Order: sequence, then C-alpha cells, then structure tokens
Amino acid sequence: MTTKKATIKDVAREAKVSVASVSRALNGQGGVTAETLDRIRVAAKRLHYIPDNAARSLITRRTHTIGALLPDLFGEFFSELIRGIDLAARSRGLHLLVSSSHDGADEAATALRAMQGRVDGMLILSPWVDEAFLEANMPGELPTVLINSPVQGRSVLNIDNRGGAYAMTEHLLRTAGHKDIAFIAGPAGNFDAEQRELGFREAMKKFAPQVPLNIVAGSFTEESGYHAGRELLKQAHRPAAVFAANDMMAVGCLYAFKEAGLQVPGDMALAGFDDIPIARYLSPPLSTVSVHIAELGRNALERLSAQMDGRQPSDRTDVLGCAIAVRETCGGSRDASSKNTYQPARTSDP
Amino acid sequence: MTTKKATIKDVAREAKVSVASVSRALNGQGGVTAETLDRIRVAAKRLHYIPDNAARSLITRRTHTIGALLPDLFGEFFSELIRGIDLAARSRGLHLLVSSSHDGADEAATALRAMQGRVDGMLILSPWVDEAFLEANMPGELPTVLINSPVQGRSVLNIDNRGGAYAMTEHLLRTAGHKDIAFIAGPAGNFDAEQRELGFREAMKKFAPQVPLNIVAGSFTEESGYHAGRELLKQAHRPAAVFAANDMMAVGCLYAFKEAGLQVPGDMALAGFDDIPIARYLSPPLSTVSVHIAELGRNALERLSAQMDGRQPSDRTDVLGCAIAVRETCGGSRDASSKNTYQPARTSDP
DNA sequence: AGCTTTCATGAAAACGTTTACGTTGGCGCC
DNA sequence: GGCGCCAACGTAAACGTTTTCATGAAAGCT
Repeated sequence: MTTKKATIKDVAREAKVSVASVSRALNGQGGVTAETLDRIRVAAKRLHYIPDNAARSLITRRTHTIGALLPDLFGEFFSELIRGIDLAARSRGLHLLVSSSHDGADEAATALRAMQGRVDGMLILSPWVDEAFLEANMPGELPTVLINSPVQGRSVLNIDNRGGAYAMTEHLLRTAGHKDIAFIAGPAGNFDAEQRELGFREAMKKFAPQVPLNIVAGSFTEESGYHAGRELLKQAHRPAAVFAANDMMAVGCLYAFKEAGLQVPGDMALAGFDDIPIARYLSPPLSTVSVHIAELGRNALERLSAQMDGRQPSDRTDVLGCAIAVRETCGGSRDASSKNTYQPARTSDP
Repeated sequence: MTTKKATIKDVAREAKVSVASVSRALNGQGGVTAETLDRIRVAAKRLHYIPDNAARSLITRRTHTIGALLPDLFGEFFSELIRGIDLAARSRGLHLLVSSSHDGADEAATALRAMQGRVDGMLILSPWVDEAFLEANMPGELPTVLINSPVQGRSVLNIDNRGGAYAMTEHLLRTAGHKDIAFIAGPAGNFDAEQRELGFREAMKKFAPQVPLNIVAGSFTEESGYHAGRELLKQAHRPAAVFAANDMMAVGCLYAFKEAGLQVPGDMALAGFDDIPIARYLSPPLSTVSVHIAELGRNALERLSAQMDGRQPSDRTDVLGCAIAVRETCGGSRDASSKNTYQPARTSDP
C-alpha cells in the first residue's frame, strides 16, 4: 500500500508524460491521444490517484460546495429540507456543507463567516437574518438564496404561509361550515407567524366579515397552545373552531379540549399548520396545512445553482404553494377535495 | 467595497510588513510585537480580509471538515443525529460536510469517494457499509467512526439494541407482569433488527423459559406492523403483550388492535423501540425504548476528533446505552422506574 | 566591552493543481 | 522542397497560504 498519497506528478512519471497531460486527460478536455489517455488512466488507477481538492480549488476558484445555514429546526422539517437540498445538490455534483442548530444571531453570524471561502453559494434559512445582517456578514457577493425570509431585493424562496392560512380558514368557514373561528397566533416578529395570521385575517374579512376577530397569543410551543386552548374555553362565547398557527400549538390545544371533556370535532373543531408527522397520528387526526418541504429544498438549491451559473438574477422572490390536509379535527364533510396526499412515513433505523 | 478579494499580500502591504508576519499574527502564534499585531489586525479588518481556505488546506493538509455519510433516515432520527454532530463539531471548530439520503451501496460508494480529500475524518452510518466496502472505497487511512455497524476492528459506536430490548422484555414480564409476549421482528439482515430480536430472546430465555417463543415477521414499516398485529390476533392462544422491534410497527399494530375493538393495554399490552416523537402522542401513549440520538451524534464526533488527534486508537467498539420509556401501552404499574434517564455507555474492547 | 542568547522580522520554498504559452513533428498544399 | 497549420505534448507560471531559515537588532551575562 502506498503510505504517501499519490500526486499528479507521480501519475505523470508513471505514465511517462507531463503533469499537464495528466490534468488534461483526467479532466476530459481532449488534446490527448486515445493511447496516452489510456496509459494515464491506468497509471492513475494503479497509484490510487485522487486529485487534491484544495489545490484544485485554489487555482480554479471553485469549491463545488454549497453551504446551508439553518436554525434549530424541528425534526421532520429539518430532515426533509436537507433531503431535498442534498438530492438536488448531488445530481449537480455539488457538496453540502451544513451548519445548523443556531440559536441566535451571533451564532448564525459566526457560522456564516466561517463558511466564507469554503463554498460557492449559500442557502440561508434563519429567523435572525435580515438585510443588515447580510450586509454585515457577507462581504463578497456570494450567490445566496434565502428561504422563508422577508428580505427584499435578494433571491428569496418563500412558503405560501398566507395562502395556506387563507385556504384553511376558507375551508373551515365554507366547507366545514363553522361560523366563528378563533386563531392562535405565533410569536410576534416571526415572519411565518405574521404571514399566517395575515392569511387568516384576510379570509375572515372576505368570508365572515360580520364575525369579530378572535385572536389569542401563542409562541409556537405545545405548552402555549395548551394555555391558549384553556383561554378560549373560558370565553363567554366559545368559538366553533380553532385554527392554530402551527401544529404543535394545535396539539397542546387538543389536550386542553380533551381535558375539558370536549369532543373534537363535535364540540369544537381544530386545525393546525405544518403537517408535522405527528399530525396524522393524533386522535382524532389533525387537519392541517401541508408544506412540501423536500420540494422547497430542491427548489432552493436549483435557484442557487442557476444563480451561480448566471442563469438567473439574484433578486427574485418566489412563493411555493402549500395544500390543506383535511383530516378529522376540522369537522364538516370530508369531501373529495381532501388534498391529503401525505404518504406513510418512510421508516429507517440506522 | 473591494471588488477583488483581499489576499494576505494586500494585508501585508497595507500593514507594511511581510506576509509571514501577517500569517503569524492572524494565527496567533506569537512572534509579533503587540504593536505590529495591532497594525496587521487593523489592516486586515479594513480590507475585509478572509484567509483562503483552499490555499490554507493545501499547505496545512487539514480541511477542518469532517464528512458524514448517512442513509435515507427517518425524520427525527436524522435531525437529532445531525444536531448532535453539528453542535459537537462546531465547538471544536470543525465543519460538517453531509451526504445523506443514499439508497443503495453504489450511491454510498460514490458519495464516499467524492468526499476524499475534502475532509479530515468520516462519520459513517450506513446499512451497506461493511469491511469490504470500506476496503474498496477508502484508500488512505482516513480517520473514521462507524455508527451502528457490525464491522469489527474499526472505531465503532453502537446503540445498545440488545440491552434495550432485553430491558423492555424484562419490564413487560416482571414489572408489568405479562405472561407471554410476542415479538414483531424487523427485516432480516438488518443489524439493529437482529440485535433487538436477540435481546428479546435472551430475556425470554432468562425470565420466561417455559413460554414458547412467539415471533412474527415485520419489516420496520407501519404497514407490516399492522399485518403482524392482525396475524397475532388470529392466533389460537393470544399473547398478553406485543413487543415490536420498532415504533412504526407498533403504531401499525396499535391500529390493528383498535380496529378489532381491543383495549390497549387492558386487553393487550404493546411496546415499541426508538421513541420516535410520535410515540408519546399516540393514544394511549406508547411505551418504548428510548435512544439518545443527539448524544450518539455528539459521542461519535468526539470519538472521531480524538482519533484524528491520535488520542484514541482506531479499533475500539463502544456501546451507547438506551433507556426504557414506560408510558401507557405496556400496562402494569407505572412505577418510579419510568423515568427516562440516560445511562452511561458501556464499553467493550474486542 | 565582548560574548551569547533571544526575538521580531523578511525572503523564499513549499503544497498540488490548472492553464497560457511554447515547442515539436507530421501532414497537406502549392 | 518550402511553407504554414494543426494536434499532441511539455514548461513554467500562477493560485494564497504556512513554515523554514536567515538576518539583524536588542538584551542579558561575565
């Protein structure tokens, strides 16, 4: 076995050609006889030659790697997103450098900085990233795609939170036939939360303008959902349905209702947002708004790739649609329009 | 803004020193006056200097990056694992290059190959990786840690599948007081599945030697669990409890029991393995064996790091303990032992 | 004062590639 | 036979660092 790693020089010597020819041959740029190409290939194989990426990147100014900056995400969302990104990246011969689980702007900034020079492009999904942050922590103009961000004038890919919330609210009102609907909001300042609330408000204004808005605070946690649920139960005039800004709050809310002896959806309907895998296993199964996360990841990477090749401007905003998954908690008739296309969870143990 | 990236030469010129001094100063190796160090720092900041990693790696032979090779994992497992790895990596100043979602030995091999030269070490969790695979696809002796692998003679970190299954079986028999327990096995050839079955068999032999073994086939999917459940219901002598080799099968099994109008755990007790997040939200909440996945990731990275620094041999096998999470489906008395505490790893040197 | 030792600094050689630019030599064409 | 052309190949200069070694100056010791 070779103790030292073989370099291009070794291959050249072995094949009795110059290093330039080896480079040309192995990169398939032509300019070499079929015969010498063969000799070089054989030599390379014999020496177990693997080109040094550092040296190559140094001269080429390309790393063939893209970076992903992600916050501390909930399980399924994270893995699906990475899955989508990774698959798309691999099909383009790109590598994926991930830095996740950031909890705060400082951590995100350090992570972003540390990636400089290691990647050809960045995928950023982070609640702490805004224009100022980008300006401060991204000197060169590295191609970048922001996921789910309110930032303007950059390449951004968003989930249609507003549209999804609107659709679910409409469904609760018109299809399921509930008169008044309460909304459990997400944390203030959170982009998703705001967009979802906006969608709810718009749908209410449109389809139930006479009903006073009933919005209680929440923070996207199961516990806050539980408390919101109890609060709603104390109201003089109980709503007929509750729409939580995310599934975890819906879960907490469901507990509160069960605890109070209410039937769901008989006494009170319920809906969430996200379609986390737990949703379909609750009893009764939770109606929710479903986002195609892997698709989001794939899409984001493709945008980035296009931008890197100059095939796309770096200031476009796109929105990725989501579908409502009608299960049991929202009550009403489970008609054929139920777009519940969720597939059974893939299983895999290590 | 500088349109071109600033190099170390620019900084040297700006600070009126040599490149060598800049390198020394910025890497904190001493050998520079406090005064010149300051001048260099100022110059570097003004020029927005960021050292080129490619150049640095080229001369240093270090990338400060570790690679993670993962199969197409189930949501929570994947994200928790990455989380543990990433956190530990970051605290050590290491980057994380991930390649996931492989579906087959070929894909894994290509991915592994592509990482050569980009990383200082590898973390591998893959059902297709065995000694031969490693031999064929990992030329140089890159520090490597295998997660949950039957491979011997390398650095391996395993989950204590056998011990966990043993403990759960013992709990079902002795604490919950069930007489005969059926087991739903995982797919043949799967390392985890085999170890779990082994644990079950050992515990049965030890604590219920007179009871004939009742093992039905499954494939780790929810559907296979459902079918196994129905099969068990058809048996002339129904078992008092069912232990599924993973949670997804337990979920399917639970459906089958509910469908047949059985009370769980009243008419039939049930337990799973993995403690996926869904488990606690089922009704009734599923008793299961809990693995500390993030811990596994952290541990694996620390091992790798130790190996890279030569602080640890590259042929040790460790086992990471798991705890049983007693919830409601397993019946019996919910005693004080239902806490979910982490048990320190047992180590064993082959 | 004369000696050695320490210490900050600079010059230059690596590291392993790619690639612009020469240098061959064979070939066709007048 | 001289001319130019083209394809195959080699030479050498990049790329941006780190690191070894040499240099000189200051400081410590007798």
